[in-house]
Amino acid sequence: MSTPLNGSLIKAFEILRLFDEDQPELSAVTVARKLGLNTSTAHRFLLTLEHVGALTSLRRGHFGLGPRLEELGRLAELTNPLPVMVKPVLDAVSRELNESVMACRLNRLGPLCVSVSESERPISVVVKTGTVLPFQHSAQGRLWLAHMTPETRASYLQDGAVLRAHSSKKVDPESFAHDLEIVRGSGFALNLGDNEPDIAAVSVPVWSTEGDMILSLSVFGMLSRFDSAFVERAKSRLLAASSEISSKWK
Amino acid sequence: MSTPLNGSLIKAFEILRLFDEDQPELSAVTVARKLGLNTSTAHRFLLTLEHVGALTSLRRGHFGLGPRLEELGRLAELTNPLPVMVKPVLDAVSRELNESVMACRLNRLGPLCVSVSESERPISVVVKTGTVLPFQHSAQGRLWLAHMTPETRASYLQDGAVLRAHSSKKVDPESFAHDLEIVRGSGFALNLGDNEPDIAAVSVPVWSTEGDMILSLSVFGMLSRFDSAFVERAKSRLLAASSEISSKWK
DNA sequence: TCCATTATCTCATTATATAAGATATATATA
DNA sequence: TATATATATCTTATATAATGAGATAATGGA
Repeated sequence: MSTPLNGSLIKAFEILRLFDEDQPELSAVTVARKLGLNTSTAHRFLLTLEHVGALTSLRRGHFGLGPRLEELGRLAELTNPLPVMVKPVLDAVSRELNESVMACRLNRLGPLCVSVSESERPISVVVKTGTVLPFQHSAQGRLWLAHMTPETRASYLQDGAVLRAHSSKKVDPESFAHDLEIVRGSGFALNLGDNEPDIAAVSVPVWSTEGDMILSLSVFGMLSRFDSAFVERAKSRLLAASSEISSKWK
Repeated sequence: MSTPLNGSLIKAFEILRLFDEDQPELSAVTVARKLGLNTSTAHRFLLTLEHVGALTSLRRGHFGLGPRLEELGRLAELTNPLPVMVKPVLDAVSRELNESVMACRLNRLGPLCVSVSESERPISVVVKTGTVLPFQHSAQGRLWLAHMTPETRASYLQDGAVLRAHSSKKVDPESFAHDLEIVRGSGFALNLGDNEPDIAAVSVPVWSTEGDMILSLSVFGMLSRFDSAFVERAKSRLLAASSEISSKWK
């Protein structure tokens, strides 16, 4: 197996995940119950998180998210402000098409979701920020690959092998290269159940003024909804969104 | 000794602290060198931080701040949006008075700095966000105490005992209570070298429309600059800032 | 006031993080 | 292009540091 990860750290971020708008403060017992930890352990983690500033205690034993997280969040946005700027654009597309929309940046292992706008439909595909998509079996993955030099592509595909291994699908190298040609030529990528059955996606790139691909956008949802008319509509709406983002991005 | 904190977590946040605008991505060796860690350890931490979404790797072995931090930061701001709103107000005061300015919320152990605006002076007192001030020997601490019920005050002073212990200064309970009366009556607090020698501060409260004290503001700097004329000027400028914040805060 | 609940602390046990070293990969230099 | 050097990644025995049972203190109702 690969190097084991640090369990304490993972636990800590599981604790942080427990916080939300409805639960802005937590105590040791609550955390222990929700995560099945020993009370002592939960308590120690809360104290440590407070020590580093990720949490802050107001009442005795009750902790809320702390100033360090605000700082780190601001810095994260500063070093990569795209997602923040992009969100309202995605919201508009999502409202208009009544399907979920997301934006991905390029991660070593595949497109990394940095912003999502979920549709209001009762049944919808849930994708969380931070999700990494496979390179070969997703519209956005192929889109990124299509716009790389062959060398870069080979390197990313090698790194992405871990994810690729999860899929049982085999890919014929030659026809795959041909597919990428078409994606590059047409300026958009389509996925009709390649990654997950019954899930489809239409994806377009976002270009910087320097001509680099800085983001990919996609509309995704139940395969049954993606007839050719809808695909066409989604594609042109996404392209509009893409230009909007490009123009805002100086 | 008190319960030991979780060292892994502390290390992880030390790693996160290494990131800034000038160093938006780091590798294992860099981290190892800067923190004196073993390369393997640094590497494992980076991988784990990536696993939880706090970091994201673009190039092989190079990590930048990740989307999870943006999310947590947004949530932290959502559960406590004051600091974000307050910053520009502090900046204005700081520019005008040419001294550093900060805002604190109430933490169990003392006023907790949530926002700072540092003066441009070559020599200035540095206070970082997340710093906890002592209750008894700081202007803001006394200000918070002054506006509590005696019961609440006793409870906070007990919890803050750890910090208090750091100071060698002894406080006469009776005259201290009298001081607080004056602070409450006059609507501001003054510190002329009580906490650290040569460091002075003027502090005023910020009130919510419901009449609760939600924040304390203070101008602080080298004692020598804090003559009575300056104190008066700082006080009235801070009061104006306080009303501004109150009015924006619905 | 007492009682139940929760927060905090202590410490022996052992699971888990650690770091030396091996290997793979990238980058620099000739 | 080949070789060298630096860096990233993996493996694994060992020691350290996290763990959780249990004791104690503090809290907040009845």
